[in-house]
Parts: sequence; C-alpha cells; structure tokens
Amino acid sequence: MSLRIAIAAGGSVPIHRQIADQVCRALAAGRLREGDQLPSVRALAEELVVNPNTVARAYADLVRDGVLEAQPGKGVFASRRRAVYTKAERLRRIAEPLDALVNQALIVGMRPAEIEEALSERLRRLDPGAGGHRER
Amino acid sequence: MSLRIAIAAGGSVPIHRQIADQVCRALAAGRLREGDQLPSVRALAEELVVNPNTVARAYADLVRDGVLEAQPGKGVFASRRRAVYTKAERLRRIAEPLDALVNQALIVGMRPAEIEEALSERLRRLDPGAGGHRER
Amino acid sequence: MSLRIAIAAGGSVPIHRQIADQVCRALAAGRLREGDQLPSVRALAEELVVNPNTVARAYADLVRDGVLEAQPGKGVFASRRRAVYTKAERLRRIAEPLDALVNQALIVGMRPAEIEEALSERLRRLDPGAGGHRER
Amino acid sequence: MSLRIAIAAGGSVPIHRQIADQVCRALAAGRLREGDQLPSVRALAEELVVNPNTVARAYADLVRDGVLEAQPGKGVFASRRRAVYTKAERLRRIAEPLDALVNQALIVGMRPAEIEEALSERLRRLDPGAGGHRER
DNA sequence: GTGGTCTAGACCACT
DNA sequence: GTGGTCTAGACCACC
Repeated sequence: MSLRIAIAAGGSVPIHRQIADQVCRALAAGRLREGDQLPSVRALAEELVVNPNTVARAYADLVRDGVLEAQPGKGVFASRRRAVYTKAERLRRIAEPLDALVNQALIVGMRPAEIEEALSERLRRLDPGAGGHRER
Repeated sequence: MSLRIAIAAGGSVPIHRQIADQVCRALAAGRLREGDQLPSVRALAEELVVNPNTVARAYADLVRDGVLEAQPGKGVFASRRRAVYTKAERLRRIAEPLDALVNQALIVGMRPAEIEEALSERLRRLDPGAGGHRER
Repeated sequence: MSLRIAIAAGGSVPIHRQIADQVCRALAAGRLREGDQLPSVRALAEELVVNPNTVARAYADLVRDGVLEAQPGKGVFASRRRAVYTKAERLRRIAEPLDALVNQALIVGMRPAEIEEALSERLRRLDPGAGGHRER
Repeated sequence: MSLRIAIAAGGSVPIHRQIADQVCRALAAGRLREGDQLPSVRALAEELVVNPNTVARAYADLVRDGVLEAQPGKGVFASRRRAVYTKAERLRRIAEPLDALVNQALIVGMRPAEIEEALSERLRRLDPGAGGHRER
C-alpha cells in the first residue's frame, strides 16, 4: 500500500491528526493521485491497529477540508480539486508551527545555525520513504 | 513594563504555553535581558485577563527549564545561566515541533529548499545582532 | 499494580513532589519497568485521597523530564528513553539537594567519611543487584 | 567575623534557613564556640544586606531548637548544651535530604558511582577542621 | 507585597 | 474512560 502511514504512539500528536497529515503528504508527494480510492476505514484501522473511529475522524476532517471526497456506498477518494497556494499564502500557513519550532529551539539553547542544521537533517530523511515520525 | 504579550483565545495552543513562548521571544529579541524582573504573577494575570494560576504555570515551566528564576517574596527574574543539554537531548526536545513544521509545510506544497528559506528568514527577523548588539 | 505510594501530609515536601519522587523510586527499584502503565490520574488521586490536579501535576512534571510518557485517551506509561543531560547539567540539577544534605549532615555532627558511608548504604539498598544500568 | 555567612539569592532555599544552617555549621566546625556571642540582628542584617526580620527569624528558630540562647537586653549566645546524637540518630536526621538527593540524581540519570563522586567532590570543597580553628 | 501549593469543579479532545 | 487545560478561591511561607 502506497500510503505508508506510520503512527507514533508516544508523541503528543493526536492519532487522527497523524493519519490526516500523512494522507496529505502522500498526496503532495504524488504517491496518491487525484481520483484514487483510499483504503476503507475498517481496512486502514486494522492495518494501523487503531480504533476505526479514529480513522473515520481523520477521513471526515479531510473531506471537510476538500482534500478527500466521500462517495456513499463506494468509498473515499482523493479530491480532483487540489488547493494551490501562492507563496505568501504558503508562508502564512506555516507561520504558527514555524514559530513553535523556533521558540522551543531557543528554550533549549540552540543557536540559529544549529536549528537550520536540524531542519536540513530532518528534510534529508524525508524522501518518498515512510512518514517522518519514528516508530515505537 | 511592557512585554507586549498577546493571548489568542480562539487557538488550540494552551494559554500558559503562549505566555511562556512570548517570554522566550522577548528574551531572544532583547526586550527582556538577563536579570530583569518580570511582571508579578498577579499583575500579568490581571493584564491578560487570565487566572493567576495560568500565569504561575507558565512561569514555573520556564523556571524548570532554567529560563527564569523565581525568588519567593521577591519576584521572578530572567535567568543568567541557561540550561545546557547535550546535542542529542536538544534534538529530542525539538523533534515534535520540527515534525509538525515539516508536515504542515509539505501539506501546503512547499519544497525542502523553500522550507529552509522560510526558517532562515524567520531566524533573521529574530536575531537582534547575535551577541547583545541591538539597533543598527 | 501497587506502586506503594505513601503521602506524608504533615511534612514540608509538596504532595506532587512526593508522588513524583516515589514514582522515580519505583522505577529505579524495578517495581515499575519501562513501558508499564501507571494508575490513571483519577484512580491514583482517589487512592491517595488527593485532588486529581495534584496527581496530574506530578505526572506532567515527570513527562517534562522524560521519565514518563502520556498518551491522552490511553494512559500514562513509564518512558523507554530517559532524558540525557551533560555531566555539568546533571551536577547543576542536583546541586541544591546535595547542599541540603551536606548542610544537614554537618549540623548533626557527621564527618565526611560518615556522610559518604551513609550515601553508599542508601544506594546499596536502592539497587538490588542490578550491577549497572539497564539498557534496552 | 568568623561566621563567614554567604547568601545564595538565586536558589530556592529560604534565606532565613541559609543563615540558620550556616550558624550551625560554624558551630560544628568550631569557628563558633559554646558561650560565644553572635552578631546582633541588625548588625548581621546590614552585613548580609538582608531584611532584619529575616535574621530575627533565623535566630528565633535556632533558639527554639536549643542551638542558641537569647539573653534579653544582652544579646544572643551559642548554647552551652550542644546536642550529641548517636550514630543511628544522626542517620535518621539526614534520611530525608538523603532521599531527596538520591531521587533527584536518579531523575537526571546519574549512576550510583557518579552520585558518590559528586558528594566526594562537594565534601572536598568544604571547610576542613571540625573542632579546630583552621580557616580557609 | 511576592511566589507556591492545594482543592473544587468545569470543559475539552482523544480513544 | 483517558489526560490536559482553565477558573475560582483558599492557605502558606517568604521578604
């Protein structure tokens, strides 16, 4: 399965958010294309060893945001209308997590160069490979 | 003394975290210097229209991280000696917000180089001159 | 599972600190092992006849120090990977209780050798034959 | 004056406790002998740049414990009846700070050998000469 | 006046 | 059910 979703149970990020994020990333990386059908709620829940409610919640959030489309009786599909942001809009949308990162880094005493290095290292480990978080 | 702390009530970020973050930013920006006294728990609580407990928690968290020092009966002060972690521990402590940033950036369609540029720009705006020299 | 936590109400040590300390001791003594689930906040609060907030604070402090891990909706668990400080930071973090011990020992008339012996004896009683650190 | 009291303002130990502790240590080290007169509350307060109330509190606590004796109109003197503890009693009296030290050390990840080394180092930096007049 | 602790009770998000 | 947050109000120790 090309979704390659990994759940990090130890962290503080809600599981439904992790699923939603990684679906979006699969979409952005091209592993999931417009119109593709996603695994059923129950199938994905079983694969991830997670409560079906949690998967349903993730799908519902994405449908609400227009990322996915639900066709009752058929399944859930990647939406055909993908949002495209201007550069300014992209920057605005990452402003909050960016601030959070910088703040936390300053608290633990990191210098700017070290923060940039940490980001580079993190991006290097991305690839089309599995989703970011370590597994437990 | 104006720390210019603003609370975003609607957001999902806890109030005590918002306070702590903005104290750190004031420290990093030089608006708050080592040894400076912070507003009292009660005063800041009244100014922000927030429960004193919430401010106390923000302060307590920063004291635990070595950013502030509390002298009961006197007040709370910006610490001189910042806590020192090993590099591995520093990385561990920013892993979560770093992942959050990368996730969000990928979702909105940013490429690695653009993410790094956004971070650099953010850091440049933060740094008042790297060593105590402000105002150029 | 019995953590055998006992609260000394009359003393000057805060309750949340007593709880945190005894969780650490259970961890060091092997009564609590990595990955084990701890009693829920509400359950432990009821058992100790203490406000849930107080237990929550003890748990939260240990989570911040990397001793425990909290999974909202699931429970609190003993962490696998302990926080790592530099040696200097470790010394800084025990400086205060170390001074308190030496002060008290000198007050009651103990000589250095006797203090060291008391510590050795205390450590021996703590570590039941685990002739070293535990590794994963 | 041979009391050589030093106040650490940054720590969490109350100032009156610091004063009382160091009077006891001066007594244990022989720098202060039975029957000696102590500096007046106001004199010591001025010397330490501390509120007189704080010094008075320290003296009062020591009088209550029988370490000092107050002679109204004359001053405060080191008590002639110094308590002598059996070894078991000494151990009992340091049990609490000893536990606090061990707990904190375990939290920050120190191994037994490292804790003992830290104590030795701390003791080495002490005033030598219990019962003598040796000054540093 | 200051910070620190504890209680009580409420609400939220997650599973 | 779980943990997390916030409010309200009280009490304490310290300076």
